[in-house]
Amino acid sequence: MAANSQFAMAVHVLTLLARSGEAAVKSECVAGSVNTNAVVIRRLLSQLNQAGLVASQTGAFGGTRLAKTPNAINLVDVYKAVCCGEVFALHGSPNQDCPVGKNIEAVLCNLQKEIDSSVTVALARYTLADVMESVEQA
Amino acid sequence: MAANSQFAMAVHVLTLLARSGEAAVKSECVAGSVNTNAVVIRRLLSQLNQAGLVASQTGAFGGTRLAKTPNAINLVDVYKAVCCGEVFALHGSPNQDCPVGKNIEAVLCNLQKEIDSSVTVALARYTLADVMESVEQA
DNA sequence: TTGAACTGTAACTATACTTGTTACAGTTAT
DNA sequence: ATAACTGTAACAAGTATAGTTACAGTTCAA
Repeated sequence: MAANSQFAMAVHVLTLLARSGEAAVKSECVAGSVNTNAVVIRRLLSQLNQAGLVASQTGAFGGTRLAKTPNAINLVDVYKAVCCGEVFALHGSPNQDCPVGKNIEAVLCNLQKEIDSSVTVALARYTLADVMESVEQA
Repeated sequence: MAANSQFAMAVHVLTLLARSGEAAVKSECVAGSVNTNAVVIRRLLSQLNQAGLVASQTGAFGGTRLAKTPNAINLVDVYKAVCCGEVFALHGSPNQDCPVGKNIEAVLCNLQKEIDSSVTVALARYTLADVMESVEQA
């Protein structure tokens, strides 16, 4: 239970909300499908809410629904909403007196950007509607 | 110091070894450039050794050198040698009684493979020789 | 053949991140 | 008013990485 599975959970949750259409879904109900605690779901929904992907209503008979149509929700948006977005981390503080240590950071930083960008491009090919369709077909 | 920076460290270390050519480099010396402990370096070198990227010699005047030419070392090889190779993790155990929970795993698994593959493709464009050149130019 | 200089690896600590859980303040429909 | 929600703080537990010490095993050189 250490690996970051927030993106996977987010896609699951959004797919669930998409199927409910306009009807608000309770965090307890979502938690039942994901098989986790409702607070974990509410924490996740809080991030998706900040990203403008969902809208929640407090109070009795409240709950959460999508803030956009499934077609308008790209998986990149989901990824950026819940992930730090770095495939690999840069290492601490290389020795600046070493010719390699002095320059490797900049080189690795450019590489990092390029790799992260490739992930973004790959995710951008899919929307929540595509995921729904795949889930339906399975 | 929690994020996985092993790939970044590995590229740094390999670049250093590449510059030394045939001469074996001591772990203590590598640690000096990376600015970390020699044991951390030896642990990393152990993984690179298992991947056939470097060769070590024990005993006095021992050390480590590249097992291939910089041109023959692709960054994908380095990535696979030190990383688990998953951009995002799947989540635990979705509820199989839920239509979404039942099928989302397979969909996410396919997506995961595709995203991981895009990282591989992006890394495959570079060899250690390319990194060396970039470090030299900086 | 002894000793010094290395690697390889186990074991432990510190730190940090994710998840799960309880608790509770705030909000809303009936 | 009250019951039913969300939002969020606070804490515990599990796990991964990094750093450190210690030491067995290997190799060269005198």
